[in-house]
Amino acid sequence: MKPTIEDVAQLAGVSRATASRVINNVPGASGPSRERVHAAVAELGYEPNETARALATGRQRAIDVIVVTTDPGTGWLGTHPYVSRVLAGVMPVLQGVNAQLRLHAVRREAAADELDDIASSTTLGAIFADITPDLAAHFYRRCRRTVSMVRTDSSVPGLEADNVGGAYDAVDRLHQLGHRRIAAIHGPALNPCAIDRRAGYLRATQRLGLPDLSAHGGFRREGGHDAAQQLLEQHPDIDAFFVACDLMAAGAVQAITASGRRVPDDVSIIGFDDSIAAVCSNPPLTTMRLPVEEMAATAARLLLAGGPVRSHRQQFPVELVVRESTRDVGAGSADGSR
Amino acid sequence: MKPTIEDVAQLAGVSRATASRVINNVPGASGPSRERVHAAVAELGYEPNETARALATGRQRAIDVIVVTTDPGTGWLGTHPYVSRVLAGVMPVLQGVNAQLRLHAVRREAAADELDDIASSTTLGAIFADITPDLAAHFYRRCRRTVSMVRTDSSVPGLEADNVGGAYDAVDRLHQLGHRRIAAIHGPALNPCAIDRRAGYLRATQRLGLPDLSAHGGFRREGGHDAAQQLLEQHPDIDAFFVACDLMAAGAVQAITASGRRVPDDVSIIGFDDSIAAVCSNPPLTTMRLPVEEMAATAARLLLAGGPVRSHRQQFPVELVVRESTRDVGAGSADGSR
DNA sequence: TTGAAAGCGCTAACAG
DNA sequence: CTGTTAGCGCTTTCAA
Repeated sequence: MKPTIEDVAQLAGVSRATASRVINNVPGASGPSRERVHAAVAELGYEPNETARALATGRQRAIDVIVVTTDPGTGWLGTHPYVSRVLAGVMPVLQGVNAQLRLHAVRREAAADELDDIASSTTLGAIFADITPDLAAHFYRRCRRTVSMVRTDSSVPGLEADNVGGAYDAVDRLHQLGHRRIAAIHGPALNPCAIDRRAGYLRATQRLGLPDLSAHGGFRREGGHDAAQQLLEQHPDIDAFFVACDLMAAGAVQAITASGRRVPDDVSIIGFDDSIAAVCSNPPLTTMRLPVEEMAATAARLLLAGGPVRSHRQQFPVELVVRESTRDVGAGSADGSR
Repeated sequence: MKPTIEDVAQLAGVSRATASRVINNVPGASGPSRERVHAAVAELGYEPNETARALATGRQRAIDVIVVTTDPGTGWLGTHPYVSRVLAGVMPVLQGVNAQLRLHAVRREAAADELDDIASSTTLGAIFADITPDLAAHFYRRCRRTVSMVRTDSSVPGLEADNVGGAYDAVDRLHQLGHRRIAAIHGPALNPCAIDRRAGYLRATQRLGLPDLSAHGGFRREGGHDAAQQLLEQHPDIDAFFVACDLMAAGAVQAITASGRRVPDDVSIIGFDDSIAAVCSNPPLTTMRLPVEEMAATAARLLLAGGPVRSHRQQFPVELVVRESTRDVGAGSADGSR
């Protein structure tokens, strides 16, 4: 049916070996041969069989994107914009380089086994979209072509966003705008990103002499809603929120509005991520942009380059994106007021 | 390194063929042999090499999820919740059945070629998350293990949501709530889903004797925002919106709010999809639920079952989810008012 | 520079 | 029921 390399070789009047050499563009075949093979390839419309190639080389041209789902099922995947963004970041760099993207949603309970399976199916490498440090280290021990997009054990190559700095900046900005009762809604207690953003908030409040008004959400809209509601009841004088993810922030806005307060007139709010949720909220959220697509694209390029990722570490900046959920209440300059 | 089937066979004292039979659970090996092989597998921790298996059988245990990106780049992917939902639907049915999920974002410009590549890498089958009828038919001609999640040429097996009915019901509901100036924001003119939802709106307005107040968005938040703004300027007396997707609806809510109107007090709005965008909006959106996860899971199961999908067609209902963006302005019963 | 030949690990006829 | 024997399509030593 489909032409094989044998067909190409025959048509070109060379051996399979030579055909293979020119097709893979490796030295050891030359001038006339190359031309003839190329001609044959074109004439036959030959496409190498990737499976056979993978069997022979022991390596599949695919990148594994791994997300460990802590929730039961994979509900997380369908609702949180984060995963889409890493896919959107990886996808374009795979265009035209003949590589595929495999997605793995690994259940927390069976994570070790499932990760072993993935590690043993040698590919171009794996990108951890979300994972715990222990699992990342576990995987890395079996497969060195790995890049994590969240903070992990220092042994694992990683691209990290400046979560601490971003959170600090958010609070600092809120402070500059004149807010003094700045509450925070943090993410899951064990999530590395959540931990870092919380650390940033804490550092900022301490340095600025602000009270610590914290609650936990869980990186879900409902969590943000409930936490905001509760904080507002306990501390009715809150005048601003720092929320560790836009999804939660969207929920928080709803709770704030429902409490009879207006955003940003009565309370300002800064989210984190700059995901689609930020822009779907009403008003659109001022937020700290996590460059997920850029990070994912970088990770993919790293793996594509081949070779074990020599303990690569890179930090990505987290920057403020001003929209309409913040307002200057002090004497200073205007900022995204409506 | 890793044990092969040969190792298993040797340890079990049988031939490779027999080992293969019991491992693949096919008849033609029996009693004692089976036990010995199973024991050997367990002792060695043997895992079949999927690549070798794929080469031998000519079929990879993977499901291809294909989305044709009409936009330049793959920006769509990162912002629209739809793709996440189909992934979230497919993923769980692949758990424990030793199958992988490959994601393909095919650029419209090079679609035919890229689709040919995918079709020729024989897998368990392909799911069209989003595609145009012509491309679907093109692909189907080369690979019959295919299911589309959007309306296509009638030759291609498909799972379709009742977009027409859903849109009709949305308008009808708005009408029941007492609204008489019901505007619509439609999706891309060439998108099958958008076309159907538009048809449903048109049918409803005609049957109910309502004016046609339509604008087009593009299934993006910005599109919804701009269209709503424009409609409101042209027809200041609009009292309700039917918006063909939640993302656009979120944008519309922002525009409505910005125009000084309140949702739902001054204008009601019903979205479409029931995606994360509906619930991130403020107020949360009443919407027509598209059962994307269920559809995707069904598609995956169909492909997993093997064999060419014999012109399977199935329609999924689209149902109203009441939240807080609609309000009864007539004498009737209450509905999601705040 | 080239070709012959030996696999990669597994499945599937076919013959016993 | 079982083992032998060919491949699947490609890469890659190893000689020539």
